[in-house]
Amino acid sequence: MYTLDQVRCFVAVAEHLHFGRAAAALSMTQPPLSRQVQKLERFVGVDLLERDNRRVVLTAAGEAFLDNARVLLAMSDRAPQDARRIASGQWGRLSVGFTAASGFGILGSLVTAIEESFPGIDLDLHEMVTGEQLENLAEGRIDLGLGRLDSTPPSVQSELLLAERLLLAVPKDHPLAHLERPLRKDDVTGQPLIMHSATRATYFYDLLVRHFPIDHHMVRHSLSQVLTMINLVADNHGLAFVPESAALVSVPGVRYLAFEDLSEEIVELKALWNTQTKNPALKQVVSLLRS
Amino acid sequence: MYTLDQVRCFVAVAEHLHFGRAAAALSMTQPPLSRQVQKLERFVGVDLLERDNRRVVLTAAGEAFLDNARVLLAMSDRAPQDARRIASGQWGRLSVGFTAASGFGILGSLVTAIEESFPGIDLDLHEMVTGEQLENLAEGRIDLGLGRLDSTPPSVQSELLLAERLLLAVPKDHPLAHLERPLRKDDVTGQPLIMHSATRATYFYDLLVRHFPIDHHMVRHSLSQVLTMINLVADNHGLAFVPESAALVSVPGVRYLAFEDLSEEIVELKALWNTQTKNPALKQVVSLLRS
DNA sequence: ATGAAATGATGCCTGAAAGGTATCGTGGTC
DNA sequence: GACCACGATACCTTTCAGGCATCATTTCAT
Repeated sequence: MYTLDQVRCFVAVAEHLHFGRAAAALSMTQPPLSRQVQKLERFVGVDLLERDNRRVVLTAAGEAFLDNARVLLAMSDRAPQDARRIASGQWGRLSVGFTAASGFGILGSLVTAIEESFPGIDLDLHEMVTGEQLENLAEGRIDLGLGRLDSTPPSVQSELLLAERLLLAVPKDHPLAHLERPLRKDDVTGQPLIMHSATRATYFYDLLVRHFPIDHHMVRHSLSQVLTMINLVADNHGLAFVPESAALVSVPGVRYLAFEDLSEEIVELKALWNTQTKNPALKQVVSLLRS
Repeated sequence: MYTLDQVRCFVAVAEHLHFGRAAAALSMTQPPLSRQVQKLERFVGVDLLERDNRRVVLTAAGEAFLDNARVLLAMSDRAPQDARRIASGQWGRLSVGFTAASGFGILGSLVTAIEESFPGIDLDLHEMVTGEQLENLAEGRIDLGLGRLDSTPPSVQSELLLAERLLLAVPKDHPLAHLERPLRKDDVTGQPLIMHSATRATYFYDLLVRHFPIDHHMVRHSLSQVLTMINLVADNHGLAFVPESAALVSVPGVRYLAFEDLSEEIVELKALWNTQTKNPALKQVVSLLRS
């Protein structure tokens, strides 16, 4: 078998058509260069160069070999570079799971930030609820999640990305949309609600029952997708609690109201990732998120 | 710098995910295999494999390197093979110069024969008169000529490909087309002729003046392309001498007549090549032509 | 819990091969 | 005809690849 060094020797000679100068270009002396080329030719079984004592020319086989040799050397340069870039996280693929709600606000700017900082990282975006994100993180199908949850399992690390207020989406003809005074928590008492699912949107469900006196009789629908909820509000099926960023979606017939007595930014969006993930791109992205 | 052997070692380990079995597959023992992989990793500057004492897995960088490594190895196999094939003449490019007249008959079957016998040889076909073929052979712009000439220069070797009769092309309304008896050489005496050029179609010109009593007053046109001559015959501008193979071209209004007293196959078509040409494909094609 | 097995890494030795210096052989040049 | 240019060869030294023996660590069975 032959070596890449032999190929480099041959290419140098083929380019200079002169052993002495090629040797100088390779920072070596002429005799070992001659031998390396001979050895390569012996392996190939064919003369690649025709040496006259006066001049060196490529044979037809040599021309063909030179073409392949150049590609070979280019690739032999590229392979370690690619590996280094991927190991450093400059290159790679990052699978991101995000909730539909996070898609309204932060997802776009996050994607932009990642693409600007790490143009070598390809993003795979998958919309899924937080519970699915945790499953997929555990099984390594996604590297990063953007979701809402209070406490993370031990295998998952998180970083608070965004905290926002909770708003109430009301149909524009609803009496609450025309109050003379600021809205208060207990105004929703007895109103028909389009609630978050207790199983599929646990975070919102828990958050709401913690802050509001919600009675099961008030719940008209139980959903997990914020956008669907807003559409139902527009069709006058009830009121819905939505994070502030969802208010960016203007749907005709829907108004978003803040609570006077709940101005804290209590709805959190976290970045989630598996502590054991080896994906080097994740490290880069996480350090970006932290800044 | 790293070697192809190191790459082979890495690929084997990456495929087996087991140093011992990979070593066996490479017909070597495990310790040097470990060291080769270590050396490769040291050059790349990045861990390609993650070795636990229990199992071996690829890192993200290792996966990327593996992809490139496979291409690298495939190319390292291919380069010498290509060179060998080209040196043996199985592969290559052959520039062929041919006269328009040879194109009527033998060129098609020749091209077919070459393509069947040597599917790796690409043919470049260039139409040119014999004189141009000799020039281009001398300067290496074509490797093979198909032309008509009596004596070859010393640097050119030739092989007789085809000998054929000389026919007379006549307009179908011409008296000679309706003779009760076979045509004889002296029937053309005094007829208007469309002659071959004395300078650009020397071979035909010399051949004709050797066999026929041709007077300059009879010459109406002086050309080098047989097809043009036949078209002029069709338009009743005179008679033309053409090789038998040109009769394969049926032009309305033209009939081809043989001479009773000139039945020898005196029009020759030769393959011509430069004795110094190094193109290995030529050797193969010449040996094909000889059989 | 403890010993056996599995597996990759290390230490050491030998032989092959790479690179260097000096020199040869052969054409072309003045 | 002496000289020069240039690739090939001879010989030496050093580097490195491969093999054997062994170590260290982890898992599994008893």
